[in-house]
Amino acid sequence: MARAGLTPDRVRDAAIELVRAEGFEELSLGALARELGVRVPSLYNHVTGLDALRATVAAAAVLALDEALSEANTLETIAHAYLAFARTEPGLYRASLRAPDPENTHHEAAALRVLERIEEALSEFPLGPDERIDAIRGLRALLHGFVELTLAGAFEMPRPIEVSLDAVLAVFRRGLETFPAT
Amino acid sequence: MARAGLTPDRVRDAAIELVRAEGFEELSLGALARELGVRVPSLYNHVTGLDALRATVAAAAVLALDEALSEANTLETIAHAYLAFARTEPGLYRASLRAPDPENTHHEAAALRVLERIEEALSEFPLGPDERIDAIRGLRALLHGFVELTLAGAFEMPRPIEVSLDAVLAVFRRGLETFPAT
DNA sequence: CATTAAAAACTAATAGCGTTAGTTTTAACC
DNA sequence: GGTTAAAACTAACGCTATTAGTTTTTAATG
Repeated sequence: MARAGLTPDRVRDAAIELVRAEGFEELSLGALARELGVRVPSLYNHVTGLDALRATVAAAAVLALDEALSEANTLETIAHAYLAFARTEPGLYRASLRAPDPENTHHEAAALRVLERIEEALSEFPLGPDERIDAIRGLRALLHGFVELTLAGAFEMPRPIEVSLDAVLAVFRRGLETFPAT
Repeated sequence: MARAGLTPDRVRDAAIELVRAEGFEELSLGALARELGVRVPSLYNHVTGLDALRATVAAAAVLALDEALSEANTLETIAHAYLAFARTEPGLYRASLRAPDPENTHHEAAALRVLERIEEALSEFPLGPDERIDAIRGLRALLHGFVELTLAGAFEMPRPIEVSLDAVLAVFRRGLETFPAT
C-alpha cells in the first residue's frame, strides 16, 4: 500500500524528533507510527521493539550531550553547558540517562566520554586519587541534581537558576581549593 | 463473594507495601488486586483510580521521609539520613518525588517540612538571603543527585558511597564557610 | 425478624498499549 | 516478465486502566 519507504534510520530519526518534541516518556510505537503514516506492526520491520527503540534514542542522546559539552573544559563552563543542554533538550537529556546496553559500544563510549569531560573539568585541582573520585561523584551529583530539580520545576522562579548555579559552583570551587590543605 | 473487607486505608497500606517491596513503577492495579485477593474493578470502590493511588502513596512517602529526617539538624546528619532513607526505602523515595496535588494539604505540608529541614541544616552558616536560596538549591541538588546516581548504580563500588558523601559535604561546608568572605 | 438500602464485589465491555503470526503487496533484480 | 525478499498490512493475544451494569452481602431500620 503505497509503501512509506521506511528504514531503521528514518524510524530512529522520527523517534528522536518525537522525543525532542514530546519527551522521552511520550515515545510510543503508536505515536511513532502515526507520525510516520504507518500501522504499528510495520515498525517491527525496522526496529526490534520499543525497548530497542528507546536504547537507540538514548545512544543518540548521549552523543548529543557529549557534543554539547565539547567546547567546555572548566568547572563553570561545563556546568553551564550541561544545564543548558538539559533545558533546551529535556527529552534528550532524560533519554541520555538510560544505562547503555553493554553490547552497544558507541553508546558506552559516548557515555564514557561525557564522564571524562566532567573529570577533565576537575583537572585544575590538585587532588589525590580518592579525593578525585569523591570530587567527580560530587560534581556529577550536583549537575544531575540541579538539572533534575530545575526540570521538575522545584526551584520557584524569582532568582534565576543560572545565578544559583554560579553561586553553588563558587562554593564547590572554594571548597575544593582549600580541601587538600585539611 | 465472601467479601474481602477492603477499605480505602487497607488498599492504601497494601499499595505502600507493594511499593516498598517492588518499587514505585511496579505499582499497578493488577498487582494490587492480586495482592488483596480481589478483581481489579473492585478496587474502584475504594480508590478513584491509579493516579489517585499513586498520589496517596506519594503523600505517605513524603511523610516517611520527613520522619526519617526528624532527628537530623546538621548538614552532615541530614545528608546521611537522606541517603540512608533512599537506600533502605528506594520505592518510597521514588514515590516521594511526585509533586503533591495542590488540594492535598497534608502532602504539601509534609513536603514543605522536608524542605524546611534542609533549610535548617544550613542555619549554622551566616548567609545573606540570596546566598541562602543558592545554598538551599545547591544542597537539594547535591542530595538528590547523589541519591539518584547511587540508586542508578552509577557509582562503581570500590569506594563506599558514604565516604564520598562525607568528602563532598566537607567540600561544601568549607566552601560555605569561606563564602561570605568573597 | 423481615425488609430495605447502601456498599462491596462481581462480570462484561472498551480503549489503549506492545507484540507475534500470517498474509498481501510492492519493488528490485535476473 | 517472473521470482524473490522486504515492507506493509490485518488479525489476534495478553496486558494495562477504566466504566457500566449486575449480583451479593452486610448493616441498619421499621
